[in-house]
Amino acid sequence: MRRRNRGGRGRGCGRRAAGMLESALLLLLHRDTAHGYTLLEQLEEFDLGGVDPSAIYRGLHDMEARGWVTSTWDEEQSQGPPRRVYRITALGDEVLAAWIQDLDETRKMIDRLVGAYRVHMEKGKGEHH
Amino acid sequence: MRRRNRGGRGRGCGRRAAGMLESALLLLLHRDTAHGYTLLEQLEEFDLGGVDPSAIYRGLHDMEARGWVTSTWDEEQSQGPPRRVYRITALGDEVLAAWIQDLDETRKMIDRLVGAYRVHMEKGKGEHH
DNA sequence: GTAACTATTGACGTATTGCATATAGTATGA
DNA sequence: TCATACTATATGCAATACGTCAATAGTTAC
Repeated sequence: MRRRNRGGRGRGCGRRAAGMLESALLLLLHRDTAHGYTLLEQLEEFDLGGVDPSAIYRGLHDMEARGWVTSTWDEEQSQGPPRRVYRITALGDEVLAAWIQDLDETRKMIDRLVGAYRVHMEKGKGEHH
Repeated sequence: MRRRNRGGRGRGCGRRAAGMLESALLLLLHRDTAHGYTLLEQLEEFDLGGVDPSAIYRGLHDMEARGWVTSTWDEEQSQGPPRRVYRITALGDEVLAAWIQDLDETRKMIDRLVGAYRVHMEKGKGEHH
């Protein structure tokens, strides 16, 4: 685990779409309870393996404050300091569904924009000025 | 022109995807030169009609500082104060292409996330705890 | 002149990151 | 036993990309 920084575009620039990270975290937690560190690795599935650990821990912490997830310290510890186990709540389920719907709308908007670009480039072949 | 704020989801929450607004502005300017106020209306095409005018003007201003567009004051004025005419630069063309590619990748990521959600919900029917 | 519309700009705030760094437990080999 | 590496969580600061509100100012119609 020492990669991160996909494009290296600057600071607050790893941004993809609103709610991507939290949606992914909620989805993974909907599948099963997990620790932050585990989630960090599972995020690879959604090409989010490059995000900074601090973003995950902060995201989980914030989501707990909002009541979307709950956490307890893990009883049996593995090789390292104690870990938090996160579990999604019923509210979290609802929020996840809403985020997914929102992301779907975002996808449609991107489709339209990218589509319009392709059509425009196809027609004018880049000629404009 | 007095609509804006489509979903009213809170404060800094109208966020969709990184670069959506600037990409849309660059695309519109790639098609033709335009004033900020005109762009404000043309953005409706991409469901971005709800964004605040200040966001558009700020975006244009920032893009000019980065050399993606240039502006001059319009000679003949219409009904209102003098207007800036924005024109995309060669650098802006390149940046637009890069943004579009980036948005396309974001779209793929959303697809994977939403797809995984649907598959998961279909399989487990919501049962998890 | 006053209201409505056109057009741009500024100040302030918020959300979501990246980056660096701090902390601490655990395991391994020199 | 000491250094090193890996596991695991957390905090502070900076930067980006907006949202929100309000100010300014010209032009047209009543």
